[in-house]
Amino acid sequence: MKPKSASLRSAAKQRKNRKRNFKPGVKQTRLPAAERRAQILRQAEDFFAEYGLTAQTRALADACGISQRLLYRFFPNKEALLQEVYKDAIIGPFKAVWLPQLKDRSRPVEARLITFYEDYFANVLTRKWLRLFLYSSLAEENMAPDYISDIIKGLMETIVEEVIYEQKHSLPKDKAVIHEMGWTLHGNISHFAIRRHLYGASQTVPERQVITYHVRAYLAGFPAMLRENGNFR
Amino acid sequence: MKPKSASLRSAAKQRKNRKRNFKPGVKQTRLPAAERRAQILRQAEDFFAEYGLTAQTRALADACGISQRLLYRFFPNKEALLQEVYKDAIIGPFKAVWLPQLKDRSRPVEARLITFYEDYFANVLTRKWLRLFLYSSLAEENMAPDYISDIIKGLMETIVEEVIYEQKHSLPKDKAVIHEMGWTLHGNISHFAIRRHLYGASQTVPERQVITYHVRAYLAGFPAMLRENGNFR
DNA sequence: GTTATTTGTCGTCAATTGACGACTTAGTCC
DNA sequence: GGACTAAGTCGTCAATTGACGACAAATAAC
Repeated sequence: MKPKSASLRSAAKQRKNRKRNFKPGVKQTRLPAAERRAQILRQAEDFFAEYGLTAQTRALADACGISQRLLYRFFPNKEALLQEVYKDAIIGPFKAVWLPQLKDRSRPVEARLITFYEDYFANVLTRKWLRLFLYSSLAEENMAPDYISDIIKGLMETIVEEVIYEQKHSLPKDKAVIHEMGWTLHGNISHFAIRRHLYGASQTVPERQVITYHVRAYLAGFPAMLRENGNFR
Repeated sequence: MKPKSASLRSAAKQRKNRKRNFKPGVKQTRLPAAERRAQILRQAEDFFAEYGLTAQTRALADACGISQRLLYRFFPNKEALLQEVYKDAIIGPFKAVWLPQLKDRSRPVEARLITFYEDYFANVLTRKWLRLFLYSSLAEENMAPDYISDIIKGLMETIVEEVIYEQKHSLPKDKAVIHEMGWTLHGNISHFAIRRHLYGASQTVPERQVITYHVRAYLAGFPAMLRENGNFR
């Protein structure tokens, strides 16, 4: 199978025309190493997000408008390039500000959660991030397995703690249960992003409203999770 | 990059030893066309689910214990094989029984939803199904885009209608809103499956309980979705 | 048994693909 | 302006990969 072969081929053609269709005024200038490397990395992120981690270095070079050989001046091999992409595009978007903000008890939990998830949806759960994350999860080369997982666990714990504090419940002792309770909201919003960005779901309902709506349903449904069987025993 | 090259190579070695390590009593018999085709298809589903749609026909043949050439006796090319895999492994698991069962108002909605999602989780949201579905969604060869989407929409509408009937709310006019409301539960359980099967999340909390728990939180939180801003206007 | 048919493999071809040595060219320094 | 350095390309190699023609062997038909 040649997935997206059409698109890739068109990129190849573009490259052949590169010399011909450049702006006559704009000088085709060489770039200093650092800049070129950064440009390649940015392009690589978009490129592998779009075509998958098995897409070809030649097509990437075409997308960058450079020769394939030049890639190997900045990255020893494809694997190393993919690692960089992973670090920059997957881990990069995570921010340290989140936890303090979520713990700021001067605002109601609902407002804090809505603010947080609007930011998270806009800056992490982008098409690019999701595609790269899923591609590498599927390939499970385990590129950086624990780092993200740890961040998310911390997030889940904080969120559940804050909700439980405001709603005056008591915290389950089992961490796995706490994580699962957090995932009830987090997974829902993540899956919303997957629908939007991957399955091409209808966009008629504005994201801000969907987020609001998931947060509210979560908070209203939270006590039901603690009921009887609610703690999984 | 050579994803899983190690595994693939080991499969290749296995093939070379095939003649040597077969059970002496069991005759290595030829298969009639229909059976062989079915066997290949089954293997192909597991194989492509594991290694992605870009995995190689030679490795698949090895996994089947046959020569690569034989694949082409049953499938004109790789693309056609992938189409069959998609039809059989992705679309196949969907059942027509679901809607009538969900509409059976002699049982409470909570029980109906739990029954349904236990079945759905066990029979659709398997590791194999999820991986194949995600791989083809990412490749977006748009293998069979609308069929599944239509089934899910019908499911979402039924679920929301039943909940609204039991809780005595009134149905929103906008179908997109209804779908989004259904996805609040469906997406959550789908994402739970993704965590379990893809991200290798902790399995300490039993699925049955997590499902129960999502359904309860959903039902308890449902009225909050209809509140004020709840209908997205 | 002999023949015909079906099942299966061998070996190869052309295109692809990651990688890289050898070379060219643009910019810089004096 | 000549020489040096850094940026960039050409062309190629070996391995991979989808595809398939030609042939071998097992089973069925008679």
